[in-house]
Amino acid sequence: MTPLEKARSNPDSMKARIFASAQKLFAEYGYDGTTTRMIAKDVGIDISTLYYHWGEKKELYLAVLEHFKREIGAKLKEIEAMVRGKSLETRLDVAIDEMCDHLFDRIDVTRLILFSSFIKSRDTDDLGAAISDHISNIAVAMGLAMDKRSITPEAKARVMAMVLSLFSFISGEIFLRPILNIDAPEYIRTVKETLKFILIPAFTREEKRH
Amino acid sequence: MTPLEKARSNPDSMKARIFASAQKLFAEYGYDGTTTRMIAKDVGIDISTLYYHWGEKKELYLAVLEHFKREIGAKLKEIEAMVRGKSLETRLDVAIDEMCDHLFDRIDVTRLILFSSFIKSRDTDDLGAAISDHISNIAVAMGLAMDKRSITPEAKARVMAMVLSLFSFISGEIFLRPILNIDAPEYIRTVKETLKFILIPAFTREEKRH
DNA sequence: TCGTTTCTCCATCAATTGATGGAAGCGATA
DNA sequence: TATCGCTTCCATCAATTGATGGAGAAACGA
Repeated sequence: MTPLEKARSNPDSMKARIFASAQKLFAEYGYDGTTTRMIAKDVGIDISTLYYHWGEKKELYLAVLEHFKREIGAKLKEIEAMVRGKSLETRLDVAIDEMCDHLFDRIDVTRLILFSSFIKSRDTDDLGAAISDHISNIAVAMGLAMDKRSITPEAKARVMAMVLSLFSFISGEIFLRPILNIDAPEYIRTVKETLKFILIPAFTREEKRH
Repeated sequence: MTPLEKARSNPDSMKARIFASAQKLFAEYGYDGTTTRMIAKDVGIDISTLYYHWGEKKELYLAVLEHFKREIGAKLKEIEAMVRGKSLETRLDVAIDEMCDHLFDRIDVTRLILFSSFIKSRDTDDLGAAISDHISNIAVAMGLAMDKRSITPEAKARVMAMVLSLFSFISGEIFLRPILNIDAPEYIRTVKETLKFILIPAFTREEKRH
């Protein structure tokens, strides 16, 4: 159990409350757009209390990224176990449903991850490595490659397209849902349906060719 | 000719040089992550000169968004004229090629648009309206709806999926290309191929059903 | 009750931020 | 040369930023 998990296991602990607010605000306003005073105010504490528990602002930020990385890794393993042996269409169907639900429960962090990946920074190098690894695993699981070490850029790019669509639909909910003019549950339903509409024909057609 | 276009028509003019640097830096570091001093230093001028030509920082930022909006509107009209009367598959093929080239010439601004859309702000309201309008037009052009006023959320969402994939592939180039381990021209080629792989089967299958 | 540890806040710091006023430079015209 | 308008820079401003030291609560065991 990591220190963070220990702190989060008691959601009333000050460290966990700070973590929750930081997660929300970083996602909403970005790293630079979020001040330690904003976080402290959101929790209802003094800024010094925040520094007492977390030290540097960057440390708090990296903790948010790290926690998401752990969760997503666990979720991917869970999905893989669920769909093992099923047809590709079923695997995609289940994976889309599961990942959507998982990420919609974490809209703010999902947005944060997408942004921190795309914005130049030295701190996101290992994030890139982790995501690269997940993409390779998914590519193998989908039969786009024989093993993890011989994956073509084309195959990786196709998995990327899936992940990007998913992340951007969820990250952009604030912006996109008003355009669609539907409520939140309906938005989730529509995103799932749309992703399946886009992705399943592409990948299953490819399968039938071989 | 807008004041900005007039200034940009002479790319050596101070106002245009400031605009170019601002565009680059805003895209790289975000609005809050970019300081007026960074922009001034990039141009090689004093900070006061920047304020003399552009006034508030926010005004400069909005000018960047506005300029992109005009360009993308013109590009969409151009594409529509190119593909009129062609089959849906051809229309998609051409549209993907053209939009990829257009946006890859403006990677930094593309990233900026994606981010400023997804981050909470009062200044991007009209951006949402413009994008909503473009999406409706594309939906009609693709035969997903009969006219602009009767478009289902499902149809809009499917067009959104296209746009999101495109924007995120281009916005994330810095992050994604190292994962694919290919050079820039090859990345462009791969993105085009991947988008066609994902999108064409989905939409042409739908067409054949009707 | 005392002492210790843990926690929280107030006051404050230096650095950086967006922004401005004013002086100096520049070329053109008379 | 003198004057004018346009442009640029230096010096500076108040506000905000991330961060810290120290004073006091609060909790707890001896």
